[in-house]
Amino acid sequence: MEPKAISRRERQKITQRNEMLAAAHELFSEKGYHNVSMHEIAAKSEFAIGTLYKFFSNKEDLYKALILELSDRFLTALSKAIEAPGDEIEKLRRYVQAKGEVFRDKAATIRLYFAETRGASFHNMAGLDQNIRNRREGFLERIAAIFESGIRAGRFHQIAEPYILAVALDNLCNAFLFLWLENPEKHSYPENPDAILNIIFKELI
Amino acid sequence: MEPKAISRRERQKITQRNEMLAAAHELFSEKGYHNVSMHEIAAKSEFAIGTLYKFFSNKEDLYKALILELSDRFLTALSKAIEAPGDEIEKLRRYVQAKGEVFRDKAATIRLYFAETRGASFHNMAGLDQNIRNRREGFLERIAAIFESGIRAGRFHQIAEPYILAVALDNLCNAFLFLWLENPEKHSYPENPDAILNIIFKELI
Amino acid sequence: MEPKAISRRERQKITQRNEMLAAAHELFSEKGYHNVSMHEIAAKSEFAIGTLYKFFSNKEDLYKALILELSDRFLTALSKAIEAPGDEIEKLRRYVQAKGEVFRDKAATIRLYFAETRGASFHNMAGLDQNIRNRREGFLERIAAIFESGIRAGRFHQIAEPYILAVALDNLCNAFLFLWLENPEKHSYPENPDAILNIIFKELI
Amino acid sequence: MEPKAISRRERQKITQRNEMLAAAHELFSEKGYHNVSMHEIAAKSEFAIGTLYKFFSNKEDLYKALILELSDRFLTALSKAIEAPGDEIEKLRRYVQAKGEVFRDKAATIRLYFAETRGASFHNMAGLDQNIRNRREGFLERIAAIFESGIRAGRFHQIAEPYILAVALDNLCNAFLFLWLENPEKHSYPENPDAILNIIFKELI
DNA sequence: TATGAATGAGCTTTCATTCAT
DNA sequence: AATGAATGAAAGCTCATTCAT
Repeated sequence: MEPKAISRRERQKITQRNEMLAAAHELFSEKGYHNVSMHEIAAKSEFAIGTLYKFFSNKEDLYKALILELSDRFLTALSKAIEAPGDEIEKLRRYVQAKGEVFRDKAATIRLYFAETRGASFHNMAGLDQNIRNRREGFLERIAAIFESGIRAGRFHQIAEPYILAVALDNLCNAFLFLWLENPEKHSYPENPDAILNIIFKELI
Repeated sequence: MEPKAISRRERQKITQRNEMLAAAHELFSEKGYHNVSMHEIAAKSEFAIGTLYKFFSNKEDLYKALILELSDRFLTALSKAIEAPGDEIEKLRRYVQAKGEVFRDKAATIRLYFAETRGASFHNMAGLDQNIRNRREGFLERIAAIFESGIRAGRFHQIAEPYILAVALDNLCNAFLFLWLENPEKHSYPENPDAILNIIFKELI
Repeated sequence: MEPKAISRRERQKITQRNEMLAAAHELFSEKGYHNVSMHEIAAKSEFAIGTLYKFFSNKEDLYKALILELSDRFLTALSKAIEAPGDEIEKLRRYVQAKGEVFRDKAATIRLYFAETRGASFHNMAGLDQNIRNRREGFLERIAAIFESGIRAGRFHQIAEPYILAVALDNLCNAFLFLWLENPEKHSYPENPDAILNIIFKELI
Repeated sequence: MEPKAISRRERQKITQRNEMLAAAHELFSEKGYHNVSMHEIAAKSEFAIGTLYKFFSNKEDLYKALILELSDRFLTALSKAIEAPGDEIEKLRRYVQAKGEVFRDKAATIRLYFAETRGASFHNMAGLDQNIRNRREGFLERIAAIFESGIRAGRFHQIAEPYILAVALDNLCNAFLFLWLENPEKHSYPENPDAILNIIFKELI
């Protein structure tokens, strides 16, 4: 009985925390860090302001927790895509596809997430910036490893350093995401991953 | 005599405005919109706070003016690069090169500028966003036109829509700028524009 | 059996109460009323916050209880000193000595206690002030009675009203305590009570 | 003309500052540091809260300024009393008298002032405590010098160290002030300074 | 009965903006 | 025309207290 009681409390805590993060997510996505007040988050999540501060020691802390959680969620999904078996091309193809799936229908989240990861955030929050950057770099190195393996296997020509190719591919995906974000009627993230891969893979000239 | 008197006044006004924008540029670049106060800008530009408000009706207005001016300056420089005579490849090569030159030694400005143009700014300033977006779109269409002309001339294979290619090239350049921004010791914007163009031009597989 | 059961409970209650008061004493002595939170007291005394409120209906109440207990303890010790047999001079001598002994090694407590009794506390707590004042007045009247008895017995000249003399002597003792408190290396509460008594007893001119 | 213009502004600034300090004085005297909010002070002094912060960088700063100003005012008045010509007894007599005059009708101020100077304040404000203590010590040394000069001149017997005598006399005065403060109907600060001096001067036994 | 999660009033402080001079 | 003193709404955060478990 006892462990269940504890577990119920812990489960409730996690639920509450998630409700707070969800409210924060919605508000930060819509208005950005500086245009959201702790009172708003409290109101939206239907907790008292003091309760918010029991879970997150300050506004910055709450924001960091949210961004890191988003980062975790996205990188985990993308990791799965490149970890599944297959040759290098299949892996890259799945990666491009996963990127589209992960963010589909999440316009607001893209804005929030990329503001921290690809934008030029001015939040200067101790740790967040470096942490996020390190995660991204680590992930890009895994993409680079796929290019490298493909080059070693003679499957790819070495038209650039593998890490550079990884950066290029990732940015290309982001570019398409932004294209869709800015004008959802006109542009969409390509259904067929090859549309993106071909820009790198196929010869232009 | 009279027109000269007016002209002197007007010239002085423009000088003053520029001093204000220069101070704002420096401060916003360093700390971001929300971490700079109007008083700081007034102090740095050595004007009274009231004078600041004579030139810009509020903080947002000042910020918008600054961003639009930066945008003007950069797009003008890039336009020159693609307007000079030469074939399509030469134009793109000059464009890639110009992008590097325009931002070289301007790390802080990149952060400020891309926060608005490529990042996911949350400033939600009426007009700014759309204005910047339209300018960028207009410019990208001119790059697209170069691709299209190259395709028509049989110089390029049509591996994708010209506008898509333009977006891809532009984002690739930005990706390299960010790479340098994040780690200036390790990465630099390529001296040779072909390093970037090849990613699109040369066949990978 | 029953009364014993009750008695055990009651004894436990008293022990718990004392533990709370001890924790409060330590914290209030160190940081003062306004810089100590009920949570701190709960944590230090290892009780839940709710349990604290079972014993003391609010922070003020807890503080009052503590101060009155300190007052009790000190006045009891001083009372013993003046109740022991002996002539008036012996009694005063023992009083001065007891005052030193009661507070020796209790710098923090002096600060806390005198903040309420001799300082100019601003806590404005209903009852506390008057209660403490009454106790002190009552005690001073007992000192005054010693002076009066000495005067009647012809042992003392009546250089002032007995109550005034009592106030003077008590304050002199306090002054020496503070001297020690402020600069323990330079000053100490006189080992020999006559050093204090002489200021009043011996003629200066 | 110019210096007058400046002087008017400066005069106004000083007036405003004084109004703020007066409001703060009244409120702090009545309720103590922690029971007065900056909004209250702003309201009472009829300034906007922001204006308050233009003059004092924070609440602590305002409080310190007030206490130091009171200290200045009181010590200046007392200094004058002991600086006027006369022998040692006359000086001490004037000092005792001045102490009564300085605080007459200022019950609330006594509370506030002595809370910081003679009480056991827990405010722990960087600098204030030590500053006040040093001032008091310096002043007591000047009183001590009077005693010493009297002893050297053979006018006083040396019944104790001069500094100890100074502390004793000062505390005696304070004791009478408090007596009056606590019970204005029953006690008053002695009209005749000798009533206080005699306690030290006249032999009791 | 003891617990501690939850509450929200109220605090200090900042800063965009106005307007009398 | 230029100034900068004055404003006050609104922010982040704390903590005494309550009450369902």
